[in-house]
Amino acid sequence: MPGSLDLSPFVRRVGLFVALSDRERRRLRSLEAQIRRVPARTELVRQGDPQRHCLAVRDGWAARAKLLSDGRRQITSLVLPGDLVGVFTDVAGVADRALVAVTELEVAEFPAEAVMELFLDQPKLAVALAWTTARDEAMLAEKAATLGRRTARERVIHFLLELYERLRLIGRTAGTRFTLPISQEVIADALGLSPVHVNRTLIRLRSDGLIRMDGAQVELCDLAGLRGAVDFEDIYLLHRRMPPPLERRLAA
Amino acid sequence: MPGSLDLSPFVRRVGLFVALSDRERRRLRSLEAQIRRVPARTELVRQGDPQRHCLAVRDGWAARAKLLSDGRRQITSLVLPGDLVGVFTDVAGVADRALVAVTELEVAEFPAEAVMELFLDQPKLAVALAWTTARDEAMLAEKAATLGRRTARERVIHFLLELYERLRLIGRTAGTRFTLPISQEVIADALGLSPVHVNRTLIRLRSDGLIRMDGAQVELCDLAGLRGAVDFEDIYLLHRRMPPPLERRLAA
DNA sequence: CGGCTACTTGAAGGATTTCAACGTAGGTGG
DNA sequence: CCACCTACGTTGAAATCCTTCAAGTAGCCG
Repeated sequence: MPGSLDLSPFVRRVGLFVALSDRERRRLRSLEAQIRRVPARTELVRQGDPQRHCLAVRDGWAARAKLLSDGRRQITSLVLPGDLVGVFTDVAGVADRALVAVTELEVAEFPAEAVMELFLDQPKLAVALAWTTARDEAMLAEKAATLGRRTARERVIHFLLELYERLRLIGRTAGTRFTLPISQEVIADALGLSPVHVNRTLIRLRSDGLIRMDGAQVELCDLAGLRGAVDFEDIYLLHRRMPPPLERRLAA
Repeated sequence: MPGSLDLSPFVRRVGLFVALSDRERRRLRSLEAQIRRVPARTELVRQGDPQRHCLAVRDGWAARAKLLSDGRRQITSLVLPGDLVGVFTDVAGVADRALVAVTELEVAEFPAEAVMELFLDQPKLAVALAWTTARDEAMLAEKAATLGRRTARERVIHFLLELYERLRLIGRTAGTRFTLPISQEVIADALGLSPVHVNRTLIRLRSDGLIRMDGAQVELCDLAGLRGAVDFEDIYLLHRRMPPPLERRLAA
């Protein structure tokens, strides 16, 4: 199936960063040989378990979360279609976080060694994957700023803006609207707040005319107003292209 | 100078993860050609600036920090001797965080391309560096849990335990004591608290007999008690050795 | 000694949490 | 087809943790 290469959100995402030859595309695509569907709330990776696999989400939303022994939980990142989890898993050995399906999920699973093979014989793809993890780290740093230094209102606004940009990149927005298929409790765990306070904050944003909500549909009515309220910098999300000199060097 | 290889905390740290040949050691060491000293409070990297260099701290403490436009600041990680900043800097292009010298600092600086060279012709070292960033990410995830879901007391305890383990690894502890050369304001920015509350929390830990402080000297009197108060898992800090099968494969 | 920086302490205020209850929608089984 | 159940959103009131403001102290360096 020739068209199937483009049906992988993962390959498409990597392709935004480096120009991929058909051969490289196929190589990446071959990682996603093993595809499965899991229902919402499935714990795909348990915190503390030995980890030997790498996962690529093809459809649906997941969350990586730190769990404390008394039940508190902090979501460190939402995992969207095209995102990769566990690139250096073979190096780490043990999962430091859980991975939970937030919605029903379609994921590809492949052994961590497959990534290492890539490191050995495809430096360009290796760097592209490394870049993926660099972006993850940048998002985590931004989350630290949110959790440590932003008010509840700022947290929610930043959360919505970041999600909007990420979804736009993978073509899952319609104008300034998108689907937010997660409960307020999940949002709370992502933002370090209580569900009740997330609720109140969302209601206030609505009554301030900044956003509109209808079921799982969210509309950012006043992008400028939202952006102005939180110094939002999307540099850390940007899909820059790989610097040309680097790409030339790696092509060899 | 033959002994100089061992004088690099950076090389020594990588050596804890993979067995290094003399040749590899030299190769790594050669990155640290350009060494300089900077006084405390120097801003080595400014947030938002284009970044073309990679830094290895040889002595002293630094901090990576997110700065908000109104002056709030969140330290995302403390950088200790042997730590590396900006491995994938060439990929990211722009600094998403500032890097500030907390104490006087001795750092080695080298062009990001030098790291890419490593990726091209030294897969084993490349993986070792990638592992470095994986560890950084794990620490950031742990920080997210701290900032989002832990109380002030838990934050401070976790902070001290983590620092203790990291310092122990690089041989900068004496029993359960170590030097903490940073002000309470820096601790506050690292933990998402106000300096005043950090102060009160530290005082309470002292009066509870969990720690002792004398100037910049800290002693963890009751390690078990401290660990029990915060479900501290050091798996994310652990210097596991690279999995043997992987190392064998990379040796070729 | 003066001036800086960091640490300490008290009191008041505020943002967020917790507890508890109610409403609603969708799904299931009788 | 209705009754029940569960999950989620909403709302109010009280409690709490932490921040802010303000002032005072201690140590260090020129």
